[in-house]
Amino acid sequence: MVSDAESAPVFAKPVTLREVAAAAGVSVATASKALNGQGRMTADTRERIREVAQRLGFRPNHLAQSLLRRRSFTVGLLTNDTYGRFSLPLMAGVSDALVDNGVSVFLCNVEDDLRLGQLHVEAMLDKRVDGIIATGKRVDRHLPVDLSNLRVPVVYAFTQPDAGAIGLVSDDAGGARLAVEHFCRLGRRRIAHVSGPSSFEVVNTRADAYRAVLEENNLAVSEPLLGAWSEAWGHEAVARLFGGRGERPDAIFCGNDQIARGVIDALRERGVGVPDDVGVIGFDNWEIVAEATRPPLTSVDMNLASLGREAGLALLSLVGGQPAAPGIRKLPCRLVVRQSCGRPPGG
Amino acid sequence: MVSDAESAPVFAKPVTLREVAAAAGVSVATASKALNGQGRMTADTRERIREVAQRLGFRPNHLAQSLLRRRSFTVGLLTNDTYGRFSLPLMAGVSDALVDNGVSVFLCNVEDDLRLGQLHVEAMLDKRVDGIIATGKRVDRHLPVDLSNLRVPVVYAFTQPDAGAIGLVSDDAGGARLAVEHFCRLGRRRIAHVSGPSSFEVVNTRADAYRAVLEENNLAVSEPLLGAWSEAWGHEAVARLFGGRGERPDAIFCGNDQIARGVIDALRERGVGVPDDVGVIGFDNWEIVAEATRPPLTSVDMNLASLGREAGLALLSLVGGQPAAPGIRKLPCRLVVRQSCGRPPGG
DNA sequence: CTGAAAGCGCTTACAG
DNA sequence: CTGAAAGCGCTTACAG
Repeated sequence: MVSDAESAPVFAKPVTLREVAAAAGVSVATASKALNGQGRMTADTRERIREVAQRLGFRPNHLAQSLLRRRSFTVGLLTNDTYGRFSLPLMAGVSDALVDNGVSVFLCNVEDDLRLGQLHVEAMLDKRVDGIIATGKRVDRHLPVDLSNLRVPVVYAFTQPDAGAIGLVSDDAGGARLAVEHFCRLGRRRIAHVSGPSSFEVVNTRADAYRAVLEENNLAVSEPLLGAWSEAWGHEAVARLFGGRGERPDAIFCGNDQIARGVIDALRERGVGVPDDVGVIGFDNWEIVAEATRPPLTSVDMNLASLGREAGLALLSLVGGQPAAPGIRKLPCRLVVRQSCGRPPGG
Repeated sequence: MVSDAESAPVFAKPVTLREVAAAAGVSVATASKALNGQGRMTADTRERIREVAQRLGFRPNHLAQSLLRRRSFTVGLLTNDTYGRFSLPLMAGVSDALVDNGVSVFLCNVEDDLRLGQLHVEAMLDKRVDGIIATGKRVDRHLPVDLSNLRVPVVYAFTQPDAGAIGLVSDDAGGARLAVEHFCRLGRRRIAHVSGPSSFEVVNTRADAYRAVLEENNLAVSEPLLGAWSEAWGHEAVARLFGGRGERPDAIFCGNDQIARGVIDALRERGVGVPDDVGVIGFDNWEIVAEATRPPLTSVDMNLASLGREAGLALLSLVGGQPAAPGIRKLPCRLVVRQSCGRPPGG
């Protein structure tokens, strides 16, 4: 006999239904039915079997059940967002929605590697996932994997869907409207827009919404300033907006929080007061940034966790055989008001 | 007959080994052996069966295989770090190491909710995971789940392990040494340390290493300034260090990158040059912060992706029945040099 | 009211 | 060299 300390730990084998049945003095069939509330038997027998199962710590083997049911109660979650700023809240949302429905989630990090992507997809299919959720770091790019003609349903969230598939994205135009309309309500009249590169679809979507709101409010539209998604570009944009002789904005709607952070820092360095002289609103509501700016940043939140939840539920209903209209579903954003945008005139 | 556009898509049933066998005119047993390279048969038969399998797109059902093998080639990854700054790279590392070994990873977000934690653990056990990796956002806190006496091996990474279990963490003392020794080599002589709250174990570990290196180099030790993990605290610490009449530091080692960011901004606002007058080094190497500071921040990287890889491999070897010494294993950090720390005297 | 049988999709001794 | 049989752990018609 080996001493406990020296040997590798030995893990107890799970107890099987057969053992429960034997201990209760019934057949496996009866034991199964008792535990699943199926079939007819005396309340007494059923109760006795349940007690035995409980006492032995019986837990049904899902592998066996899945084999019978032809459903594994498992889905795969593909992402190429290692950095995780966007996909982590989304993944958490997916996972929460699914675990409540008894479904587990396989995490598949595909980076931008085609080979790795195929590898993961095949592994998932071999494990008989009920469906797949694809997510990424960019709404207008397709993951580097082919998910068409799979044997299981696929839902896309925050990444470009295949033709004929279901995709969930945030309503970027609506989000931009939220920000610009908020400025209008606060009485700001010269609202500028500083955003990322025009190669991003969202940049154009948000810029169009920005223009539309200004026109609806009979305000002058100044051409959006487009650059990088960085603090440095925020600084530079402020230099352009405040460096010349032209009229200066009293509000700046930024394409993301990093740009907004750069803008706020640059304004302070110039002695321009935020929010008194200039209001600033960002996009993404990345808390770590939004709460560190001085003053804290008002920002548009894309509700990514809800997006994830919805994606999870949509997949579940597809798995359940419910028909669902293909196409892109846009979910609303919300404005998280902090101190960088100012209070209403009378407030 | 319903039109394709209207009906829910129908997903093809996977082809089974039985169908392959029938198509090849052999028994399932022979088909199985042919595909697995087991048994003895003419190279010809084997090849023919393989071709048929290939042509039909046969992929073995892992649920069935797992049932037989008593191994699901699946592990669970528990985390309570929804924000993901630390756990996401770690999770990516785990996932990479395991997928290379044909093992898939269940993502389990347990937040700080005990009920949710138990729920996930039970779901994983029911799905017959081969093992569990627990990870968190804080090295000195235990996840809110009881993982002792499970039927499967558990490895802890970047979170507090149970007694007798295996835990992987970064070598924080070593990481701090890397930073402070780097300053020493650069000829800095008055090195300050600004860090987070002393309720975090790492704060004390790093502070002790800081003191030790200074003593080894016969430099004056100034008492570490402890506060919050925030930019605001970085600002305040600079006010304390540079506001009085005392001797001013020529280098500041910060407990994280956000503090370092605050420190650098505050120094600039005071007209103190970084790195010429004062060198600054952060901790975490959180790229989004480290690359946005002006100048870009030199920082200690905890190599979390490697930590994840190691955790994955450690779990695999436990699953394989290899004995492994319990206890905490510390993995080295590395210093990522950017421009905030200065060049060597002669450089 | 309860149990024997068949089967989910595969693998692995064991015969022939 | 190939196949029939038993079995992984469970469920579900079907008898009795």
